[in-house]
Amino acid sequence: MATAQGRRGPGRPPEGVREAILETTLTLIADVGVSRLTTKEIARAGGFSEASIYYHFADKAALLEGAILDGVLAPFQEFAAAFAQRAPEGDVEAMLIEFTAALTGFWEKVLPLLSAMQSDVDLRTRFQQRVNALDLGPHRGVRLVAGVLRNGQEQRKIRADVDVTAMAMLICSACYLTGYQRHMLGVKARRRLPALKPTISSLVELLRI
Amino acid sequence: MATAQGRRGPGRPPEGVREAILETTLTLIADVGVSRLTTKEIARAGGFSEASIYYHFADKAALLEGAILDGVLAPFQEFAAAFAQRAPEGDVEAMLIEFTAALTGFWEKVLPLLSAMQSDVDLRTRFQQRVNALDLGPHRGVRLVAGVLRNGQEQRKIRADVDVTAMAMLICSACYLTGYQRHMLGVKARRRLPALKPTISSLVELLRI
DNA sequence: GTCTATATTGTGATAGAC
DNA sequence: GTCTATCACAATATAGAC
Repeated sequence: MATAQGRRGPGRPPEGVREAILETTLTLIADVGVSRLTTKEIARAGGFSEASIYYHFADKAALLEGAILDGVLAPFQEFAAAFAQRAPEGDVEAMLIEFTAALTGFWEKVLPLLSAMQSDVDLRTRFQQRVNALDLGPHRGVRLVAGVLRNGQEQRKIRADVDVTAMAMLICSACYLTGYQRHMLGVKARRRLPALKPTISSLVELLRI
Repeated sequence: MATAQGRRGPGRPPEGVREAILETTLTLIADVGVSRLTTKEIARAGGFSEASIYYHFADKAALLEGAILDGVLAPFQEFAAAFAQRAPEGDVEAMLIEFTAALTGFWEKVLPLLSAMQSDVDLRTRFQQRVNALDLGPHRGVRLVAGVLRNGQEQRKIRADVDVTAMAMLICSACYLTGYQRHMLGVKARRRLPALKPTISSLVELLRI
């Protein structure tokens, strides 16, 4: 029993409880919102005890911080780093379509968590400092997209007189708003915002030589 | 005493308590976050009793809904309606700069409240339905900005081949992301996103005939 | 319509056995 | 490292006087 691994549910073995706690926390925030994200409920849903939560995390704030940093920010950073490596080799528009889709998905996942962080002012402040210290934040996406566009300029595919930073800002913003709409108004809700892909394509069309 | 009006603070007269409750609620959400937005704290900060809250609002959810709809959405709608009236008469870029500044400020104000709405799944659902029923949402801004651009096309100031809806989407998105950064990472935080105004100007430059 | 006082439930966190 | 059991307190909401 103690050597089993990968099992799920109430019969989960004692190992990997920390990971299970993080995972359950992420799920519950999305499902019921932070105001019902109680330590009791996390423990019940994940099949471990409340006390285990307090063994692995100093308090509820540390749990939330762990969930957002380890569970969402870090994975996306890995993707972005890999993307930046291979970006110069691809077609500008195709690369932008790929990245914006990923960025939109990222926002959709992370926004409920960020909302949760804002539920308390201490939590918010702590998280702001952490994000600032790690140099995370929306500007990272802008920088990356600007790099893709600049590369397009060097390949004579994008007009040289274009302000790539401004365009990158617009592109990343659109991802954010799209992710926000999905998260806030529901994916099922009749989509009232212009779709992301044609929007990006329209802009790229303007930027082409 | 019963006839006094407009006074503030602990000595506030019995009238206008409903308004005072809404106002105090808005302030507290921004200041301490929704998780510390307790009925006790609202009552203490506003100088009225907890019971008065429950006299004017069915429950805490109704209070939040009232605060966001009456306190922020309605005022911005009024501004947007007035703006739409006079928009055709002005210069396209100037009009866009004005509107985007207002829209950014709106987002900055409303985002903490929207975060609060998401703290609970019932609240979130109820609010989604309400917003859908009133046809509110980010697409309204997009429609308005698209109108300004279309007007520019008719005046031969904006290229006729431009997809105005896509451009409006990009413009409104930038307002959102800017408002978000201010709200989430703090206004004081070294600004790492491109500033809004030059970004809009860069885009308009591309769209000009 | 507003108050004071209170009922009731749920929360975060801990103690101590194993 | 995980559990069961429990504490101390804070939360929403209501009762009833004025």
